This record gives sequence, C-alpha cells and structure tokens, in this order.
Amino acid sequence: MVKEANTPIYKTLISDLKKQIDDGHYKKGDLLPSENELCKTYNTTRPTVRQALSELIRLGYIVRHHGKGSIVSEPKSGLGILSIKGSTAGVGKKNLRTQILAKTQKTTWPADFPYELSAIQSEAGCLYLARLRHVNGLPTLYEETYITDIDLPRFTMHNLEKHSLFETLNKYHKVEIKEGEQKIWAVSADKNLAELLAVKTGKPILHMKRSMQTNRPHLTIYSFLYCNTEEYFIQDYF
Amino acid sequence: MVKEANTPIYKTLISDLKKQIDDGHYKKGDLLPSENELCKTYNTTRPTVRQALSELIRLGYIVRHHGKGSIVSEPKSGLGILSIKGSTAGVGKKNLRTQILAKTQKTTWPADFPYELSAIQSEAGCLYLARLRHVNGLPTLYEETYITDIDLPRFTMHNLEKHSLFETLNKYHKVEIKEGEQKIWAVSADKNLAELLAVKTGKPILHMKRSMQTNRPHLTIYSFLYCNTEEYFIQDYF
DNA sequence: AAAGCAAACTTGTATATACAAGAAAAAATT
DNA sequence: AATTTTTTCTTGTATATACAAGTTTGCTTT
Repeated sequence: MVKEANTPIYKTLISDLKKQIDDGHYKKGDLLPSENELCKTYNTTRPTVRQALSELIRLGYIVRHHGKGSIVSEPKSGLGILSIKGSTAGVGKKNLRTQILAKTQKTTWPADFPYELSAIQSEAGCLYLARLRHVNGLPTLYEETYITDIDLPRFTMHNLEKHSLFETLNKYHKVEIKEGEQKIWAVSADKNLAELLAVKTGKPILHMKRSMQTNRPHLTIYSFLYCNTEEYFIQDYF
Repeated sequence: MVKEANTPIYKTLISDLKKQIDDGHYKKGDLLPSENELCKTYNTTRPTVRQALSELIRLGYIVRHHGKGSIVSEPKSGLGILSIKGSTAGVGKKNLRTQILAKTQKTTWPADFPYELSAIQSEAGCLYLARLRHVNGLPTLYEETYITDIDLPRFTMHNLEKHSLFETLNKYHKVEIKEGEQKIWAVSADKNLAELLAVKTGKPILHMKRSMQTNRPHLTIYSFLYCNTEEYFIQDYF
C-alpha cells in the first residue's frame, strides 16, 4: 500500500500498532510501550498518542490500566458468528449439510434493500447467495447473504457448501468482522417459508436481519435468515 | 442524584448531553451546540469537549461531520444491551413503561437453572427480579433476571422501574458487561405467556436465554426473556 | 528479612493555543 | 437573477504543558 504524505500521525500509529499486534510482535497480555515512549518514537505528543490508543481500545486490541499501561487483549474472534445448537450439544459438521439455493453471483442491490447504502457501496454492487442448512437431514435455516463487492477477486468460485462463509472470507481475503447489529423477530411461517423449512404454515420461525462491518472500509455483510427452532436453536456471542 | 465534587468535566458533559438527547431536548437529526459553544457553557476547552463528544460517538448518540457539526443520531446502546425498536424508529423513554412483577430479592439459585454455576457463584446466591415492559401501553417483553449476589450492597433498594438495570449496575456499582452469549428461539405462546403478553395462544414469541460476564469476577448476569415481536422487534449490537 | 516509605514510573484529566480543511452563509461580481 | 468569491463558522489535527492519581520499584528503616 502506498502511504500518503498527509496521513495524520495518529492514524499511522494506529495501523503500525495494529500490525504489530496482528503479527504477534506484541502478544496477548503484553504491555505496549508507554505513552511517553511512543511519543519519543513517533516524535509527537501525548494527546496524539492517546488519540491512537483510544481507537485501539474501541477496536478491542488493547485495554488501558491507570498507572500500569496498555495491555494487549484478545481480539474478539467469532464475533457475529451464529451457530446452530441442539438441546444436548452443538451440531457437528457431520450432521450439517449446506445446500446452495443460489450460487454466489454478482448483482445490483435490491431496490427494497432494508439497509441504507453509501454511495460507494451502491456503486460497487454486491455478491448474493442463498443457502439452506440441513441439520440431521432436516431443513433448518434459510439464509440470504449480500456482500459489498469490493476487492474480492474470484470470490464467486469458492465452494461454500463445505466451508463457512466467514472462514472463507477470513482465510482468502483477510476479512474480519469488527462489529455488527442484528434485529430479531419471531414470525409465523407463511406458505413459502413452510415449504422451504418443511414445517406447517403458522409455525413460529425465528427471523433475523443482520449487518456486519468488517476491517475493510465499505465492505459490509448483510444477512437475512429464517430458522426453525423447534429442534435446535441459534446461539451467538457478543 | 447526588453529584460528587470530583466528577470530571467531560463526564458531566457526557451525562448532560445524553440526558438531553434521551429526554428529547435534542431529537434525531438535530445539531448539537458547536464545540466552542459547549466550551463557553461549561467553561472549559475544546479538547475536553471533544473527549466527551467522542464518547457519545462511541455510544452511537451522535455523528460528527467535518465543517458541519455534531448531529444527533439514534443511540445504539452498549454491549449486550437489547433494545426494543419499532418499524419506523426507536422506542423512546416516554413510550416505555416497566412494570415490576417480582421486586429484586435475594434468593438461592433455582434447582433447574439452565446454566452451570461455579462454586463461588452457588455460595453467593443470587438476586432475582422479574419485569414486564410495556410499549405504548402494550405488554411486549417479559424478562426474568438473575444476578450473582457478590458485593452489591443494598442493590435491592434501587428503583428499576424508571432506570435500566444496566445503567443502575454501572452507575452505582461500576459494573460493566464484558462479553456474553445468547440462545434464541421462536416459540408458540402457551397459556401463561399469552396472558402475560396479551396475545392469543399459539402466537410466535421470541425467546432468549442470555448470560453476561462483567468486569467483576464471578459476577454474571443471566436473563431469560420472552418478547412479542408483532409490532416491535429486538435489536442488539456485537 | 520484613515492613514501611519515598521515588519513579504509568495513565487520567485539563488548559491554552495554533493552523488546516470542510461547509455554509454573506457579499461581491457578472 | 445567477454566479462567483469571500468570509465565517464548523470540526480535524497537533503541540506544549501541568497536575492528579494509580502502580510498581527500590530504598530505608525497623
């Protein structure tokens, strides 16, 4: 990446420290250099250093302790990942089959898309896919996913039947979920849903609309899902 | 509320502005007073004002626009906080009434408690309360809460009708949610639920079981809730 | 050796100031 | 009247400094 001359000092500091933490130069529990040391290194003053550290706190990279210093903390992993669980235990890979109803394809955003899109996002278009997850042979979760199509070359060729979407995004494109928001409803299965999930019309179905920000600017993942929670349930961490 | 003399200026500013936004003095889309105006009002300097505004951004209360000002936006509450939203906008404090069905009381953990408890937690016992939230007069969310009873003196006396549980825990006991886990179902309203939430038996109801770790060791908050999502929905951030 | 104390760190809060850059309003020009 | 320019107001970035307060270290005293 070409660094612009006008990049603010505090932003340089943020990316430098982030990189060093990601690369393992500073590990979990390590103490970062003190604010005054960072001032010397970057030839700047404490308010500027603190501005950078505040951002790292927000991102979950560090915690600060009064009188002690900045301690590297675990970057939250698994954030935003939903898993299907049974009443006794988790659902293993053997019992889970993913059926692709619509292969990953480049399209334009739907006209009635329920989230506001930035100009850049609209311009970029999106990748769309629809999947149906079967647990022990039972269709349980229907999910439609929209991903901003920014800098994801050849993403459509990945086989998302065997590997999870988030795994693939992370492994091949270094995309990480930073934060997200979800809206949750309990709805009645209409005719379409009843057919998809093989339940009777009127059955309670869990419905979620989710938007997830990533470490890549403008790359947002949107997910709309319906889940039959009769036998299993949805679990997530925050 | 008794204000301590040593409260930092920026914290006063945060709570003042938060209050004015919550109370509707500043509405969504409104422009907050400029940083310089706030400096005059609070007899302080821009860095201090900006420290407060940064926190309000983090909390989702405002967005700042270079050259324009600070614009009030919909507050996204903190980690683990669930909020009830309507299809058009958030549910304001005016429209939300909290009815206490079981006052905060010290008890032992239920025998059939669905989460594993550590020895220390079992020993400590728990505080229990049950609440029913009405939105625009409609009973919408029934919630049972269990809190490990560790170092929370006189917690039972707080009035949780007017103030949120998390606010109270944070304000008076400096308890913060660090991380959590939630399980989600869509269930059918049984007779009991139907009566509580004033719906017909069989209506789809959102059910969640949540456990939340705090910054205090062993202090875990458990919440079991049922929500009628016909008119409103549940929203959370991660 | 152990306890208590002081010094030397650390981050937390705050003042005062300066200039850059984006946005909007006012003034000047066409 | 419409357009352009200027001014003014806004937030963004940064320096320099000061003292408060929590934590650790090492010294001093017992």
